[in-house]
Amino acid sequence: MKKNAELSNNQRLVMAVLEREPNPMSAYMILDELRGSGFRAPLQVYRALEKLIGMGRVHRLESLNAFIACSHMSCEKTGGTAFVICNRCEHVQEVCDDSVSLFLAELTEKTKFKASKTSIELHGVCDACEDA
Amino acid sequence: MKKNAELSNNQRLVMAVLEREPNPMSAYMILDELRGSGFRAPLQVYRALEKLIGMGRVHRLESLNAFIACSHMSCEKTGGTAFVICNRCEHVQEVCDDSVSLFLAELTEKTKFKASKTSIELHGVCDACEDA
DNA sequence: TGAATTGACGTTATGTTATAACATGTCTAT
DNA sequence: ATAGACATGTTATAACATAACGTCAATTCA
Repeated sequence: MKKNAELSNNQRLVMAVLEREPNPMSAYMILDELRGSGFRAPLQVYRALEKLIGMGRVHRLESLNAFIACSHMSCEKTGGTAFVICNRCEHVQEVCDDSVSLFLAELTEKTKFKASKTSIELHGVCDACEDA
Repeated sequence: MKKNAELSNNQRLVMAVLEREPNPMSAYMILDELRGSGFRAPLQVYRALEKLIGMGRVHRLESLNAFIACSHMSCEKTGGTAFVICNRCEHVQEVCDDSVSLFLAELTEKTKFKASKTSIELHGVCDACEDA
């Protein structure tokens, strides 16, 4: 999968919706946003998402069945990303540093495992919501 | 949620199915196993699962929409669990040691976050399948 | 004791998320 | 020009999950 290819029409539309919206969106929320642009079926969204995820421009949040634009200008360069998801405000912090890739490296070594995909997601309450 | 309560009838049936099956099962697979025992609707399964998860006796694998019996005699004592899931044989290793809880502790401190639920799931190929 | 609460259970219907299968169009390299 | 790759459009359906309602049995505590 190429990482920085030009986007197709549908891919561009889906990407634009995700970039406008700071919080995670379900595929069906994206679909509704794009009905005005001619989208009619879930597959149009899912197909675009699949490509965008492959390019590292969008992440899928497994615990929410939702999608969010990568906040790192495509963070695929590193070993992995952790998502810290506030249950109150829905805000997602994307953590993508050495501590994450080191942890994953240790874990795969310990378990003798070749990982091709990882998902680290924390749910709870963020600092801002806790204070409020 | 009590951790070691007696199980209700339905909870016991669902637990028994999960304990027989080493690999993750979807709620509907569990339902099908239990039709002979009088189960008729998904809610019967989901309600039992919810309690069992609360007790720490079952884990939900977010990336699979599936469920698996805890392999640690209820591992809720520790800070978190990582699941290492082979895409070939479907076998799941449950890792639940200090490295996991330390990683999570660092991460929540760094992000000033109060985590109430965590999900760490790796997909790839396990050692046995790699050799084969 | 008996009214109130709680929690498990059953059932129907519905909501939400995701993919299968098939047809068409469009670009590009040879 | 034609084969291949990829994007698209459409209909139907599969797979996962919960809402809303009602029933029942056990517990508690006034």
